[in-house]
Amino acid sequence: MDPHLLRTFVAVARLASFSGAARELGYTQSAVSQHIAALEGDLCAELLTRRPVAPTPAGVRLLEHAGPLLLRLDAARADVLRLAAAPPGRVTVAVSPLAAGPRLLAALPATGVTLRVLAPAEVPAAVATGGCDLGLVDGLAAPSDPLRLPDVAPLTVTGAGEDGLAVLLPADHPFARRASLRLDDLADARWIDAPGVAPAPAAVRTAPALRYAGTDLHALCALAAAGHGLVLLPRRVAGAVGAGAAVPLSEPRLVHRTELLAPGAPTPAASALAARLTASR
Amino acid sequence: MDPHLLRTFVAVARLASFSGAARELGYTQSAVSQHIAALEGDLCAELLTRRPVAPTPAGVRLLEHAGPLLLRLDAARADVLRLAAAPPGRVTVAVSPLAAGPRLLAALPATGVTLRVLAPAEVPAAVATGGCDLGLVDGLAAPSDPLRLPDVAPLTVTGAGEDGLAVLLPADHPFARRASLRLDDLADARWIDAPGVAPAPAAVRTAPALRYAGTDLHALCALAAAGHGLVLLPRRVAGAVGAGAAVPLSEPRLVHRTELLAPGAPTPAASALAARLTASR
DNA sequence: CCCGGTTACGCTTGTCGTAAAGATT
DNA sequence: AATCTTTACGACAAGCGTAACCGGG
Repeated sequence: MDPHLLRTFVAVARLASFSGAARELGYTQSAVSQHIAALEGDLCAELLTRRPVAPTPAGVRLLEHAGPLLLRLDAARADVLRLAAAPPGRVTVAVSPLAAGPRLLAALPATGVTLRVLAPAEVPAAVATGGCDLGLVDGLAAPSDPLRLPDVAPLTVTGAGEDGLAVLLPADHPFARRASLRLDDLADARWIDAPGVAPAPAAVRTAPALRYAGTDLHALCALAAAGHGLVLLPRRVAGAVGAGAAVPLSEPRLVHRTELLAPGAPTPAASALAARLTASR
Repeated sequence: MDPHLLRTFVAVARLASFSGAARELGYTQSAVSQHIAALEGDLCAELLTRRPVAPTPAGVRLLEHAGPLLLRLDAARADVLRLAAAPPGRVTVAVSPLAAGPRLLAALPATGVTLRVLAPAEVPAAVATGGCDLGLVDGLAAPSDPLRLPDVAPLTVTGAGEDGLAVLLPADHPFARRASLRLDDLADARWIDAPGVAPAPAAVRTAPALRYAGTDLHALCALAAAGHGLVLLPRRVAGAVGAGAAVPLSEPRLVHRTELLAPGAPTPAASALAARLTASR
């Protein structure tokens, strides 16, 4: 189970082609074929059907493992390299769209910081693998509970803010004038699934009316205000949206929480910024 | 970052000896030396000091990554192999000491099951790496929240029971006759840290009076009753203990929860048993 | 001087690429 | 027939072991 073999395996599965994976990885088709054969021999199982190229059940299982595995591997290498690398003055911070609240943004120093907006699910990986020096993620959690993040690497997680939740409704929605809502009230409603922007409780993800793949908050709010579906937002954000109506969510007791992520061995510049950000909350 | 190199690295670090690791892994000292040299060259950093052999800061960082990484690797291999392996009728279940409640034990079939008692932290790994076909873990969580388990592999987690918490005190403890306790009341108390048996909230782990490394519940209760420190237990268990006094914990709102763990591809016998166990709750 | 880690060197093994063959649409 | 995977084979590099070397207690 050499990581190289795993890497070619996921490439082949993703591209559904041996030759495509070979091109992407800089191998010959022959080498890719040998990689897959080696894996299959090692695991005593067919991992891919050929023609068409698709993962078998065993291959699907392996794929589920391979992603996190390769991620952790990159994270480990990046983490150790970060210790040795000469620390540059610049810091790049991975932020999910809703994680950058006004207080946090105000605490940023005038220079030397680069912000990279990513989907929440990508932020931990970006920090772990060294693409970014710090991360700000947001998500749903029980009050004063830390966020449940995939543990791609031993990251330092620090709470950086909590807010209530509100549902963003079109202005003419029957519930638009309610003082508060329970999630049960909206059991039959259609939600917009926007994994790149807004958090969604498990119960909501069942049958999204619309899927928005971007990371633009305003676009999402416009969609919601136009009646394409409901969106769950932190109250402060929902209240500031011009269009539509924001109604606080009373049940279940969930909060919108944002966390600061730092790698195990942050650069001096990164830990200075982290201290500044946590002090400002 | 070949896993083989990582494996030798953790062995060398654990044994604090190149030659020792060589013996353990079936290599020559020379090969081990080359492994470490290769890793250090790859990561551009000294990982170990020689004479005495001890990890450098960079080595410590790598060690933190290496464990979970190698675990996941084993888990992946085991998970795929499980699909191919002929499913034997026997099922072995990893259980943490407090996870096996009477209802669950009653639901076990008469034959074909092996129970293996492990520390809670070891159960997910045992299931993931294929040592066991199912797992029952217990731990602390907010009410109706799933347990926070290390994600060594994509395991199926099913709730299998919740109970309140109680503190086990010596019978002559000043609080022994109270109807309920808050954790704050016990801020200055000394606790027994028993990671192999009883869960402990983060706040408690600060300065344990005693550390109990075994997995024997009765031994732990005897220690607590004898005044060596306090222990947190599920109420049903604490109430059934002969010695000492069990006082329910009212704050914070935590519960003792047990979860059933199944690998991504359980054997037929394992999933049959899992169905039986979940039906019985 | 001994114990233990490093370095040198030869051998085996594995891995990749070229090229031919086989299979599928 | 064209495209894509597999197989055969030769070249090269990597990895391990033996053995000599070196540095600290």
